[in-house]
Amino acid sequence: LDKLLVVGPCRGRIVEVEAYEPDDPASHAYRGPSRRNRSMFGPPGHLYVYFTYGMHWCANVVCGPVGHGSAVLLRAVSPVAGAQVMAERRGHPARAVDLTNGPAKLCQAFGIDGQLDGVDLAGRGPRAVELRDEGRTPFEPARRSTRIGISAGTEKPWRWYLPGDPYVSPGRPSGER
DNA sequence: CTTTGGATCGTCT
DNA sequence: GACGATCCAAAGG
Repeated sequence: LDKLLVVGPCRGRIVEVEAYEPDDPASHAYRGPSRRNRSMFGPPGHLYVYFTYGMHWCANVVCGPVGHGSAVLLRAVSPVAGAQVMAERRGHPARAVDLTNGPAKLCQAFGIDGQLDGVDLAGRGPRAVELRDEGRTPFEPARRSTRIGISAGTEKPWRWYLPGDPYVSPGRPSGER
């Protein structure tokens, strides 16, 4: 959270994330490794990109050691550079926030898809996806809540976000207003 | 602003 | 064969 995501010309500050653990019924890792989730069980600091609802890509940062299967879903980003490219890819939405205020939206805006599944976040080159620490201190401390869009593990308060940021996704966890 | 239903297909059962 | 770690447009208030 609050790190800079860099993919080609696109840069954005991560303003909302969710954690997923291997013993967590909401996690893709819950039933062990499979073809789809294999990069979740790979080395930390790499990307786990998955396809869902027949049309959307979502991106995670793998966090645990090899074989562990934990990751952090990137749910929203606040654009810092490359908004023009993002708008192009997103079909020029009426409101600026719709560029990147959701896990599938930010992937589309940043051009993240299955080709980037498993890439090293410390890597360089044309296929590089970078996570940078700007050494920034948030204006307000992060807040947490339950997670969005899941049907199991709904009680776990594993969603973190920067309160007040306009790019935090519109989906609402149960129990929060 | 909120609610509702459709889109669309890979994955695992 | 059922179901998504989602998004969008349309309709109603």
